[in-house]
Amino acid sequence: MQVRCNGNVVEVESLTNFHPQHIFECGQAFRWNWDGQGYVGVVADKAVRTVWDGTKLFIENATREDFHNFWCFYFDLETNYGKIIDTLSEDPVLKEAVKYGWGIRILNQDPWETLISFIISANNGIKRIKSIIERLSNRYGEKIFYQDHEYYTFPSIDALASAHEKDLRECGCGYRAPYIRKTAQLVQEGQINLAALRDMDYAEAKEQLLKCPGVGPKVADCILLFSLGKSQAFPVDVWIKRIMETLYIDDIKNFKDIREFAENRFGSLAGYAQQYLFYYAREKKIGK
DNA sequence: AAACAGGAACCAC
DNA sequence: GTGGTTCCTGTT
Repeated sequence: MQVRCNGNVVEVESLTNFHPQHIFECGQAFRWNWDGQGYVGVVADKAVRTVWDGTKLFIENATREDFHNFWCFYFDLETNYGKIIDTLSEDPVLKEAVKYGWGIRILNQDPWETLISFIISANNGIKRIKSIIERLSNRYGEKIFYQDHEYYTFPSIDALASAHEKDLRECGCGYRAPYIRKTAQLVQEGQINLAALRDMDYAEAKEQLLKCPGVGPKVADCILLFSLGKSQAFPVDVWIKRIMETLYIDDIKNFKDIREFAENRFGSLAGYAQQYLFYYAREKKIGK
């Protein structure tokens, strides 16, 4: 991997296992949108565009310092996906799934944004999750500009802690509105310390997250996987349940059985396995 | 226009 | 600790 910088565009060469569509459209992140040339996203306090030309990654509106301090970690570029794929491919089912989800990367997103985003994700589809987050950001975030276009940052902890339930409902949050407000208050009061979760082990961090209203086993696993580097997390949603039923286990009693199965079978690579399986299930429309 | 899709809370047992 | 029911809203 080689990095260059021209003006405000960072150019990353010799990247392998990197496919933007699979990274941005697999349900782990909700603020990236295709604009005809690349994916535009609001991350932290900036709007950026990423363009992939098949061999090189361009990150527009970023500096070399930004890359080393932030983007390299965000895109999980230090992780050797070739090795992960080789290991997972020893499992014949995954060997097939890996082909479809080629180029997936598990992002290291902001835990606060990820926490709220996945509370919203409960009982919702990707399209609706995105539009709710968009409305919340427009209402509670800060206005920023990039190339004469206005964007809004993800709302701060304080902004959502003091939001009124009625206003949150107007953004489309539905019955999750009080969960969002109460979770924001827990974080604000320090009853849950998001900054400390990365250094905890998986079980301990999960226990903390489960204290938040609106966070159950699946949502907690998503937060652990997509923002806290817990690669053993295996979020089980209906898609995963369907594909696991189809490919691995005949008689499943509940979601907990699937998590335990995955833990035993995939271990610390469970989260990566889940991503390949999720993508594969959606592409193949398994169970529909 | 009624049915459906999608996780967590909540309440029985 | 497990099983069934309810919560919202956009889509079909």
